[in-house]
Amino acid sequence: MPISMAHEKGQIPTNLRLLLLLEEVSRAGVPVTPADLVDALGLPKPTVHRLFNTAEEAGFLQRDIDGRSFGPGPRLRRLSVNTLSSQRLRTVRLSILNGVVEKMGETCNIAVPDRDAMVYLDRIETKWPLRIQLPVGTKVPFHCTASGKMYLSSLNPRYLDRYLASRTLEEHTKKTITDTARLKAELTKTRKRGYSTDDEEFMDGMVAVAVPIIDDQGRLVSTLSAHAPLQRNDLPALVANVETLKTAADQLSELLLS
Amino acid sequence: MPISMAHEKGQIPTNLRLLLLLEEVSRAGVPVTPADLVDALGLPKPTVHRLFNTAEEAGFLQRDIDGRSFGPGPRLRRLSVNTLSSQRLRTVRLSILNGVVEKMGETCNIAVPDRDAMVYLDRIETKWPLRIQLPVGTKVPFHCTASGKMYLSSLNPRYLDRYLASRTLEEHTKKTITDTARLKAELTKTRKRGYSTDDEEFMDGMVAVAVPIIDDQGRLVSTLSAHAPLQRNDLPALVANVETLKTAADQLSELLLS
DNA sequence: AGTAAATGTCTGAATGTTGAAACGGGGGGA
DNA sequence: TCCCCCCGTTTCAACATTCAGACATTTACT
Repeated sequence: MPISMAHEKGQIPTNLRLLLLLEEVSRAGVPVTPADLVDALGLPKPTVHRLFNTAEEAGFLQRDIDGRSFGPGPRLRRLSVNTLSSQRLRTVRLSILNGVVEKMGETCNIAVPDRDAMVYLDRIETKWPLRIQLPVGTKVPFHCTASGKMYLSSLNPRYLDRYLASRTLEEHTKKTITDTARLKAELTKTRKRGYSTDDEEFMDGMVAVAVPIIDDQGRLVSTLSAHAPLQRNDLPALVANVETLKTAADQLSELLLS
Repeated sequence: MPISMAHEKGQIPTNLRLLLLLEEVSRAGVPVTPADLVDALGLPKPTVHRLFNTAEEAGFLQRDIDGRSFGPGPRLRRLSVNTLSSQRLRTVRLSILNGVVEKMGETCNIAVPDRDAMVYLDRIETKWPLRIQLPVGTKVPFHCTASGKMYLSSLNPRYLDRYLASRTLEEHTKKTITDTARLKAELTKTRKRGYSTDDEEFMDGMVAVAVPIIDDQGRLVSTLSAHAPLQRNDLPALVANVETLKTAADQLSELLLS
């Protein structure tokens, strides 16, 4: 599966429903009644009522003075405070990313390998109006992205062969490498020079470079990459900034130790 | 059943599980792995893994750069901010702010750290015609504002060093502190005396003081600050009101739990 | 290097949740 | 006063989630 498109329109997973309900309640800002949310959530009446009751019993919602509507309860407020208090770890990571973006003027991402795709963890966009829209949390394939190829190049050859054997390389653009042998050659080159590139292999008109973020044992845990639309920068221009990326990647690696 | 004797040993309702998981994650304060929570939640391994995946796909959790652990995601942060901005709390908060504004005669704000900047949550303007225009929702940098410096001073020294090392301190006015060592000294002073100042470091002709709003575990959640144009008040005049601000901040802290 | 412990993954019978439809009931308008 | 409309509640077949046990993988230790 290329880019993870969750649940089209079919169904909202049972597990998520209470959470979506709380999300709506807090977004409303004022106490709401179950009936108010029936449309907003697109769920049947009885379901919504049950969810409200569950949330109230558990203390995540509390009944308003009018007895009919609900607002955030003590437990939800507690959760919110804790969430906002635990934000500080990301401050450092983001400021490193920010530094890179300022120097390069292009969008930067941190991505980690997850089973069968790379997941974007963090991103800082350029201030330029022309941007590539790939929100945090989206997944992109290994074989046709800079970060994915960086990851593949770090694999033990045995695992790499197994991966390549088990999968057909889907064509995303005309430049996507769909031939196993060619991809392997590309990965060897990547391993040697220490950075990977994406020359319009994932999206027409988009190029990218990526460098590895490694842990204290030298293993790749995630990647740092920069994207650019061809209208603004070409691949050589991005590659010229590889040292900037590597410096930042080293700083990010250090973060792993603490 | 009188008062919900929830899970003894029986069962946690399916609908609540994801929520309890997020509760634990945010309570931990640092990124956690699925295995960490297996005991804490008392749920079987496969279940916990599935829940983590669901939460990540929906954007409520976000993977850390080590690729294995998870912390709050964008959607959970948004939910948290919205919850704390809900009407009931907001009304009380604004009335506390109002009291401060009446005593001090200057604009007051509540701000929370969000990613890489402070964002204004609430504000009450003075009635004086001469005001500083910074609407709710705007973001201001950490290093050159009273609230931002208050936040930085609450960081663990190790993270603070990382943050400062990875970022150039942008000059907003001639008085902006752009030297890392000087900023660190300033933050140490701030931590000791319990309030921070902004002496025209962000905007010419504007001064400010800020005090922390802390949760019951002593962590900074947000800040309370007051701004003044130099034409009306100077920095010593604002500092003279620090006790007023601190009293209000204590009341605001209590509001978080209640 | 080798091995033990821990972490993550898979399966399917058992269990909990869902929602269409139909019902009771309360408030506002004529 | 009556009637209508909308809110909240009930039922039970259909459906999604669960989790024991076993397997696969990674990590930690000798």
